[in-house]
Amino acid sequence: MLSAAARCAATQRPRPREARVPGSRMYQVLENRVRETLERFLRERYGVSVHVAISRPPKTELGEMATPVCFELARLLRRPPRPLAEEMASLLPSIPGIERWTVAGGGYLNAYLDRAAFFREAALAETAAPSPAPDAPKIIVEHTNINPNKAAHIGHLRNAVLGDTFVRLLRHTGHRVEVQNYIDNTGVQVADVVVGFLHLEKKPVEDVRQLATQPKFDFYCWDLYARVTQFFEEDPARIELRNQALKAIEEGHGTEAELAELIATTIVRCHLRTMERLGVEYDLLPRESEILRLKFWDAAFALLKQRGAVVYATSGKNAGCWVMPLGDADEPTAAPEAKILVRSNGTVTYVGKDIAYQLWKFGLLDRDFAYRRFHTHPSGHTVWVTASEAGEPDAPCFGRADQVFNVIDSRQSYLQNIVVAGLRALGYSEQADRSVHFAYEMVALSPRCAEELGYPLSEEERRRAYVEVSGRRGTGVKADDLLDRLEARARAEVDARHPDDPAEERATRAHAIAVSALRYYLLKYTRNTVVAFDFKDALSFEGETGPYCQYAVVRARNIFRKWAMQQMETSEAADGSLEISLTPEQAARFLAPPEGNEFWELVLLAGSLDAAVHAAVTAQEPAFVAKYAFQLAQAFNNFYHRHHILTEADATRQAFLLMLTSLVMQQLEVALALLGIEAPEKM
RNA sequence: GCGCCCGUAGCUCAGUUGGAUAGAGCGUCUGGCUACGAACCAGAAGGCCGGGGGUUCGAGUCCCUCCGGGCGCGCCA
Repeated sequence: MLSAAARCAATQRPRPREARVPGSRMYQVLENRVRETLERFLRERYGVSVHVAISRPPKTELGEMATPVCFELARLLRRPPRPLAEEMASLLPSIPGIERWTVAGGGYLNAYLDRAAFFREAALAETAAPSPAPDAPKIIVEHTNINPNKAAHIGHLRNAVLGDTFVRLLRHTGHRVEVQNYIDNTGVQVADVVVGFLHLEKKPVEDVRQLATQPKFDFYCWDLYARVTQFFEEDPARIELRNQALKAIEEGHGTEAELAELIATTIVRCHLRTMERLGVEYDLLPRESEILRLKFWDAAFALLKQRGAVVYATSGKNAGCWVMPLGDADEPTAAPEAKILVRSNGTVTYVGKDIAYQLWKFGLLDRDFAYRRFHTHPSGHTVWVTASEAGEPDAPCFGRADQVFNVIDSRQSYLQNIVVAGLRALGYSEQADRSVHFAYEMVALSPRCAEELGYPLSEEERRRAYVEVSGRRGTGVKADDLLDRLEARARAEVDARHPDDPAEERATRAHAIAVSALRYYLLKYTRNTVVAFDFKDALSFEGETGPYCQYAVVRARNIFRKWAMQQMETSEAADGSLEISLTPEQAARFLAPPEGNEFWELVLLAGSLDAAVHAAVTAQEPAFVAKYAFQLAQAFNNFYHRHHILTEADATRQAFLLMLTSLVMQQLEVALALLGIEAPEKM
């Protein structure tokens, strides 16, 4: 049997492979095929090497793919674009899936797809994600990272939902992903709550231990943390209590350390429970306490000194500190900037520890954690936690990634840049290039929402688009409170529609609806948009929302349920075989223009999920998939109103409509699953 | 002062590496439930894409500049 280290070493690969698209034969695959063919053709016939951009024409009458490449070609070859396009259209080799080429406008080259073939292949396409090889390059996604000293709020939810959705997208496209949720269990924020229990509430450890068994310990600490902030403000000398606590916690001794461990671990469990409500799961919880105990920083520090990436400042404002010089070395006139990694009192800054952690993620630090089982998610998946000793022998191999995504809000981009600069200064430029700050803007409150919550606003704040929240002041919307409100609202809607269904089922559906409303709300904004949280928008189930998308799936399912019942009653066979039969020629007839354009547009959209996913992964923008899901749901709802399937007299036409519905339903279910949304059977 | 981000319909936001007539939701107004569930659909009104220059066949998108707003820039995390 191999040792853990040897097993890990065996899975190391020098380079990651290109991102793959799952085994669908849909739009994205066709587009790639067309691009490659055109680029090869241009090279061979005209001797030019250009990137061929492919877009969608404004109307289906103009085809499904268009390229303006002839405009660029015109300049290179000094020939007018339109005749060039005509020449290309007549000379291009045939491409499977493409029926014909035309020239449009001043020189657009447009492709028309083989509609029936596309429909057939989309309907047959594999929707399950391919599972990556166990030795495939690994991507680490770090997200959530909530300080374990208070309840999670909506800002944390945006982080977790973005991270979790990106993980789903990566796994769907065949990547091996490890999800880490970093726990800063020895930091200032935990120390503050320790001070609160010891010096403000003057509670003995046993009392806190008792409190920690209560269900909403994280809510209790939320309030206590705000009170501690005030406690410090009343008498600044009390900051010394924090410093004492921090020191004891870092060194791991005394009542403070015992309390810190109790508080942090209890609250981490609260956070896991909150995130589980949203379907978010993790692989590993790396903790700062182990980074300290196992002296990761010492190892990183040795490397930094050895490579000359840090220097000891003997004079100036940083005298006595170890600093990392920043700025352009080729620009000697630039002001010498430096980031302090080791303070003059010998303690390490946050950035320093983060550099060590980032090095470990890439397997560049000559040490590793021990690991223990911490928790089992409802799916059965195990969450591991780091340990400094006595790890469990069957722990998986963590770390050693080929690429790392850190999901952290954009206010921390300066520090993230320093971490990357650290890697670069050590000579790990490839790993620096593969360190991605997956940044997103904060969640603030709309002024109306802040006032609803009872926070006093100044005249100036009232006029703003949004106001920031502060965990330190105890302002903000707690994740569990919001989820409770969403579930109650969804439950009221479900109860009104299905009063006779079992209560347990109604609760399950209300939960699914609440989750979809929340996740969609947090995902529909692109990452660099500040979300001005508002209850009216977040609690809405109409328009561009998660429940709207779910509703389209529920409608499709209802059709199939009722159709199956009809078949059972009327069919002489009644053997349970509910095959829909349709020949390719029949499908082609229903899809043919102009009457078939309406159906074809729906087929094309349903078959474009892979393109939406590809774009989302490439741009690192989960919102693209949210937009896609909504568009598909919208297109289906329109179709649903125009064509009544169950009363369709023409059996062939009904078969076609059913197949189309099936295709849309399947694609929409996959799209929603990627967003972490499940459609209930009824709603 | 320096760095990053934003400015698109009344409001909230989309707009792939520059491509054809700038889109959606909400709100407003109008119409549609004895048809697969109206958490829905259809229609209308609503835009000098912050201003001004530039790059080119073509700019909401790229460059410069100005205006307005946000967030960072600590021997905190």
